[in-house]
Amino acid sequence: MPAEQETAQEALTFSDLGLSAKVLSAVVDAGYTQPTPIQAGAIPHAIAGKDVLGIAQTGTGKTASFVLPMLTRLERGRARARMPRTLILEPTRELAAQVEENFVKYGKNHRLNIALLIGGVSFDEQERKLERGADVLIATPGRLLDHFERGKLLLTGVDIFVIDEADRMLDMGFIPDIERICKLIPFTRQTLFFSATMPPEITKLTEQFLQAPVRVEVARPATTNTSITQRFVKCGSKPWAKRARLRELIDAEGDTLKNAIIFCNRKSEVATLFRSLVRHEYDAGALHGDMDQRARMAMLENFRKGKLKLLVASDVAARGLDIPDVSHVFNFDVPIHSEDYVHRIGRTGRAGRSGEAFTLVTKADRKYVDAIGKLIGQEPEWLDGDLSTLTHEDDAEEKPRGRTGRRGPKKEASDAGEDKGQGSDARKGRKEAIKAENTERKARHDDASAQGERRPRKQDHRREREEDNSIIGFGDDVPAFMKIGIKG
DNA sequence: AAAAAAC
Repeated sequence: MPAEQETAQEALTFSDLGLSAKVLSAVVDAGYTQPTPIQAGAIPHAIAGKDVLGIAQTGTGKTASFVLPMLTRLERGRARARMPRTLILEPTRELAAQVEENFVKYGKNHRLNIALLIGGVSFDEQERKLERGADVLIATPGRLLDHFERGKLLLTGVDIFVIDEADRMLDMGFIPDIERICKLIPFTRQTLFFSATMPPEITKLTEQFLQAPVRVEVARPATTNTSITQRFVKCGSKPWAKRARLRELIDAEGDTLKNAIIFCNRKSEVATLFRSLVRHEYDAGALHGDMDQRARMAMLENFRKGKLKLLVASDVAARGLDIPDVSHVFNFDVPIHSEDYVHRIGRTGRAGRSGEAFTLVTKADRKYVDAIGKLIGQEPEWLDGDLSTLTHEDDAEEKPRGRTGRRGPKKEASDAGEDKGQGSDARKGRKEAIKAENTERKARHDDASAQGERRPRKQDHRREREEDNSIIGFGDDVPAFMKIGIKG
């Protein structure tokens, strides 16, 4: 980007973009004065009613670049029953909820009906909101079509249509759904289309559904010159070895570790690692797509609020989640697709802060690490020697005796008295999560063995199997945050 | 080798 353009953007403030007074005041109250490049580029065109093709990663201020102009444009007119005025499609439930939060935050001076249509929660409240007339409809594709097929929804009144994270929608096989939804919305609508990358399938979609779009492209947040320190850590391939290595890393970071997201490649691994960490008395929660939606929301909320220190997650948390203050990211598994690595570590080092990223690497991961090195354009920095320095002991078949082994049920943590207020909430949250995990496992009992979640068999007893019984001790108490349900 | 998303 030429230097003069950069200075021009630097001088720009939100008041230069043509936003309404109500929106502007909410933006100021939120503490923002200068728009990011994607906001500066997209907002004036979006307000002018033009189609926008925004090529931007998450973390570039993309969400506000469509929320703010939409709010401005929504000030004229009213919603009719079952005929939402705008529609925003998001690939995951958490992202949809996050966009809703943005509309609440920046729309605080407006009186708008916002409806969030996502799976995993009851239809009733969603239907009521549609019935009342939604100014803003935020949805994941499946639940949106479900409502449509039930006749609860007409898309013929949609004036502004937003497709967010289009390339991720592609990855997730949503394109047929998107095409179908597009055809239900009047041709005269305004379309705002966002994607981090432009593979051919996405280009085709934009040619099909956008009219003379203004293309706004911002550089992807660089992976090499950010404030994220990236380290790779050699590790034995046995699951217990990886878990032990992870605990060592966490312990070694001490107080510099404020909170962390720990990524696993599989949901089953998320569940196992989560239970293991809790059993070792770490303040941990879990987040993956097979969990009960309430537990997902509660976990994320607690992590955001700092009530939970470690969040073990699948790639559902890799992209887009806006948690400004994550000090560490651990890759318990090396991501198979190197772009996912960039997304994962991008959860730390946000909002001008510094971040630490550690990736556990086993022998089998060599080629994925090579691919990551290529993508980030730098040689992986190893914490204590690369894979060639793995000792035979590191990859031993048996768990060393007496190190982490523990016989019998562990007694309930004796920290009840020393808890400082908020800790107790966090502990309840953890218990609820375990409960959610257990219900889920019960439900999937039949195929559980395929996922390695089977109860320990007699001959397995030497392996580190997580003994759930030792840590389940629920009362009837339900923490307040669990009762809140889905806000709308 | 996976994850995500509708019931």
